[in-house]
Amino acid sequence: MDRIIENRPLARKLGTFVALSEAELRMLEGLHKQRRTFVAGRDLVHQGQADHAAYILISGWACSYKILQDGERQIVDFQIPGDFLGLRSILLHLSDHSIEPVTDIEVTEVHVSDLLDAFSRTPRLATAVLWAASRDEAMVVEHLVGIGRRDAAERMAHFLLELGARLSLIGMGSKAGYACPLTQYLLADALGLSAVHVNRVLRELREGGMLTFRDGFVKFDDYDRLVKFADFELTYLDQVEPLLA
Amino acid sequence: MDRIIENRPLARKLGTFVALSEAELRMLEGLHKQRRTFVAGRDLVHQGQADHAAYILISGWACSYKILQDGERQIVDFQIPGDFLGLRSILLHLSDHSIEPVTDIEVTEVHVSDLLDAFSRTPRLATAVLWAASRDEAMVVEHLVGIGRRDAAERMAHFLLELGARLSLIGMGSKAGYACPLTQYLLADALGLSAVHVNRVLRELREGGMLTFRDGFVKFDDYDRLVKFADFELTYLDQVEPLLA
DNA sequence: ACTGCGGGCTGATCGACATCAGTCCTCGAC
DNA sequence: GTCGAGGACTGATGTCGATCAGCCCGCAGT
Repeated sequence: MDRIIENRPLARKLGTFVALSEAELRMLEGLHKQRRTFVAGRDLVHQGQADHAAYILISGWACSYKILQDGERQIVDFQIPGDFLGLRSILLHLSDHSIEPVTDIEVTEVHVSDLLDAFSRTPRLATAVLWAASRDEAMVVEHLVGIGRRDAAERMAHFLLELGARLSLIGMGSKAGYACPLTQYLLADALGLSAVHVNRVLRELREGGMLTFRDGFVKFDDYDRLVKFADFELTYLDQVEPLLA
Repeated sequence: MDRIIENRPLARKLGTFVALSEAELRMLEGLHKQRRTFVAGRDLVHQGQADHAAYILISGWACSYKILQDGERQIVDFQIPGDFLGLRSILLHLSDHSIEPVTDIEVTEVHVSDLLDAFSRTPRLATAVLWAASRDEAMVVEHLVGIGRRDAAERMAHFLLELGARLSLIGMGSKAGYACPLTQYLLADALGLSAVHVNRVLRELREGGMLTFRDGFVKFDDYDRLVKFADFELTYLDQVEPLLA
């Protein structure tokens, strides 16, 4: 069972917040059906696509985004191992956004029927999954607030801190930093900035001695100052001990 | 039963998308516990508050928002009759946002336990509620995209169109227009603009012959042109006939 | 009847960020 | 070794929208 937790970022993530029994872990494992891989840059799901599948991301990074008719793109969120892809839109029967792998990725397919079945049989698992969905939504809300009311530097700092916190949960990051495959163009599309301005802001943060993003690696040079600068609240990510222990 | 649908904006909204049986409607009715009223401007739920209740809005308008430490406010969404208040944050046990009535409002309290109980007993009701939650999240995402990548006028047009579509679902609006109690200050906080600029943008739209917002009433002067101008897609609000009929 | 206040409205000014137009560097293809 | 592509990076210029300052109107309170 420890093996499962170690190999399954999703189990690890959920386990941080809801203590799951062996039976529940097995049920979770049962959701992982067919394993598939996708190459970077080729969409898994297109905006407007009907009745697509949902996935659990095993390895690699992806992003969900929307395109406007003038060609502008807004990235809504990035997904890292352990995150669901397209969970929300399966109930809407029509995806309102696209999902693109940022790197080559590995996923497992999840059938809606299996998920609902698992929910009715193990309510605690349902709670755990709904908790994860709530957390995802809270992150989107925080992202919205950032774009609406924070300036470019605060936005960048907050975003990279949040990403770090999420990666820490699955053992891929720490307060020191983390490996990050995002280009400045991707950051721009996520933060509502131009790539040029992303570059300037990263320089400011670097020269301010708070954070260095270089060669695919984010290094927190002064974590505490950065947290204060970005007004980073991790209430929704932080949980001292599992609920429903 | 028709009476229930007519008096319950929530039943009316859900009924548009999932055909509910009499038993399901009764179950939905059973969720409405204690009825309460709140006056405009006094928060129902505070950012950081633990284990607060969830509510269904019966009459009046509310908004959910976050405050940053510099005092800036970002309104995430407005709630109209039939919407849930604080549904997402009950699973997080700590509200990450505040909720304030825009007008005097009437609500009924919903107990989490009752909701989960209803879910296990009537799966279709669960689907309907999850669908509603997904739709709410889709609106937040659309809002995020608007703030990130649309200019002020498009943002305003899109926002007022979406509000109109939502109000139409509960019989409080049409393609002609709707009564709207929002001040320009509230619009500013929602759209990430200043009140001054909101005023200018409203004037532009009025002079462009697309939309008139005056004396608490939004009038669509040229609905089709406005839809085109705002790139308004209603895929996530639109549903030709109920799913799960 | 005066006063204060909240909301709508407007002009002038300023700053943050986009856009345009590049350079430099690395890496893989041929 | 050259070519081309993609990503990081920079300076000059322009614009969108914020901020400041102030006016007008309708309304509630004394």
